[in-house]
Amino acid sequence: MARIAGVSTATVSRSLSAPSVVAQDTRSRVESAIAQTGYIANSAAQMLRRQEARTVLVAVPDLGNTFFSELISGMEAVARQSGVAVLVADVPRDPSAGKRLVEVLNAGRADGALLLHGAMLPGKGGQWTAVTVCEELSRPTPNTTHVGIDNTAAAREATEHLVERGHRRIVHLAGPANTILTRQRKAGYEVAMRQAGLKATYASGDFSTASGFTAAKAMAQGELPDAVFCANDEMALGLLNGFAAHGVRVPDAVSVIGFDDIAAAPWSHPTLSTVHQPRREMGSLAMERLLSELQGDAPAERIVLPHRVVPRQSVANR
Amino acid sequence: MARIAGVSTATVSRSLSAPSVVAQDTRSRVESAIAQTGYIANSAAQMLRRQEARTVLVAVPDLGNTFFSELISGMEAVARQSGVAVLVADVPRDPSAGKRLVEVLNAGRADGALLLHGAMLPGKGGQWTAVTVCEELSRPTPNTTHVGIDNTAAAREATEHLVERGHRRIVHLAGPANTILTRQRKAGYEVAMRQAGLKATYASGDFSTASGFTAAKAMAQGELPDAVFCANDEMALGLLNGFAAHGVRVPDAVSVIGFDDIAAAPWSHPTLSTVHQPRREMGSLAMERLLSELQGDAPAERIVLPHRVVPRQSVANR
DNA sequence: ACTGCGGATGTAAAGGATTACATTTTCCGA
DNA sequence: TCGGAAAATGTAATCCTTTACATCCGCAGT
Repeated sequence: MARIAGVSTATVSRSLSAPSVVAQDTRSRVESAIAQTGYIANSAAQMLRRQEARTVLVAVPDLGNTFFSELISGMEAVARQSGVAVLVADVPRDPSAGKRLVEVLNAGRADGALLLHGAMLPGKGGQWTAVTVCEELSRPTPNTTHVGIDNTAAAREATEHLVERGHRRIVHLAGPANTILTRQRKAGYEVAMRQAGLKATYASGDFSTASGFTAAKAMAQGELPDAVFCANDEMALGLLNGFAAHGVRVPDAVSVIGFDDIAAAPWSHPTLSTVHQPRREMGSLAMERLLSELQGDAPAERIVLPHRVVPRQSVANR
Repeated sequence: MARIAGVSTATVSRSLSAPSVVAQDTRSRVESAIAQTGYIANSAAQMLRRQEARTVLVAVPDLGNTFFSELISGMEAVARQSGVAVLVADVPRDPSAGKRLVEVLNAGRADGALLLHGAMLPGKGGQWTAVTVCEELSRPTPNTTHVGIDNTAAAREATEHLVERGHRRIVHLAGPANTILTRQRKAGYEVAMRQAGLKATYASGDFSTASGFTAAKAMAQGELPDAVFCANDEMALGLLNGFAAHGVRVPDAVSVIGFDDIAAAPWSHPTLSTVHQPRREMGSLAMERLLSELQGDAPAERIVLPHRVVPRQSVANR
């Protein structure tokens, strides 16, 4: 390659990474040699020499949850623009998972991580940089940046939305117990209920469509509440279908509001009222922050993005 | 690290990669030094020296489509067991995408690729190994392994399922024009219709829930067919909701059958009849094949896995 | 004409793990 | 006790880029 262009490997390297220091005609000779041979620098050698991978690890608790895809796509867009690669790991919510992530970081395969996951921590040392997205770490860690919305406030507003429309017996279909999202959204719900002088009541799910469907069945067979606030949209859609399957009309008999505003929410029947999170922006912002922290600028920070209650058909006026 | 254990780096390397050639007590000294320091081999150096990345690239056309998540999870499970990392790239169906993949491969960042994508080809040379999954390459390439089901036969059976139950005016809600999946499923539908002496009729979608919803609206406002065969489940679910929104009862007024059997299919209302693909097995098998082809064994092959029509509530007897 | 400087390029030393080959140690049998 | 094979370990080259430093060239200033 260098021989074809008649220059040293150093010059090839320079014409790729700092074209301005190479003389015009030398550079063009190098360029044509590259075009001719299809040369691409070996990334292992680059990583080794530079001591950085120019790669970011994105840890997702569940790739199957459509909420994440747009987040990831926002991340990728930013990364690509900065010439940084993205390593996506589907990391189930189990304890051994954190260890695997740490290994990836310590092996130098990635320079930092984006965690869509409150469960696993940077371990003890935490020498590398991580940014948490949506779901903060369970123990607050002051020197880790977080990007997300105010889940508690959003949950409160969703509940208030129901209260304002005349609903009284409002059930919260909560998420799995081990995540902080569940706690925050539950807390917001409780605040709103207390303020309205209403009694908090719970059903439990695991963020899956199936668990929403099942919850609907239980409610349809017992006493129906006025409304249900679901901790995420997948469950809300399951609930909608479950109610339909048991002849319970939404929103006539019961109102439903979700959380996330996933792509399918406007296309359900009835269309799903929910809380919108700016997914794409969260993704791109989180990546931008991580990249600048890796560069050394930017101190750790807690970034709160705006959310918004989106009224659709699944909530009625009583 | 090597100094703490009092041995050379060569011995450390050997006790990790070939423990049997290292003496018992030396090995245990090395092991305790590793435990003490938390040493993890630098992967860039390993890649460089070994001339392989022990990494596989998985190219997905759309991470948002839940059909892929279980596939990927099957792939990851196999890869992890073999100590191979997985690089997931969300590669939209655009022409420039292929180039980026080739770069990753040529830079030595990955040894081979799993393509869930018929669109982009291994380029001209094709010196590295790729396995296509579900969606075969548009131009048949004899020396590339493919893992998938027989889409044409499956589509034919889905259509026959409708015919057998007395439906006559059966519309096919097709996928986007540029993918081979669309062509194959359309072809299967056509065969079944021709054999039954029925006239093929089409609606067009793009695999998204939204396009299914929209299609339902159009049908509800025109003349309703007896049944609709959707090219995938996301559209079928959108169609179900769209019909519900327009007061069209499924399956009483019109039957619907989908394709893929995604996780949400059993939890819709009515529950969705569809064609099941063994996603997890497809993923793990594809990964196994790719890995053994990378090892040099295993010739290229076309592997067809069994599919199965799953009758649920969305198809009625007429 | 010589010094000095800036611009362009080459030289060679990292970077960390692997592995062929060399060396040392161990152990057995004669 | 010694030779020699086998076992264990060390030495050093290698993988490919990057980059500090050395070199070389031409040109301007004195």
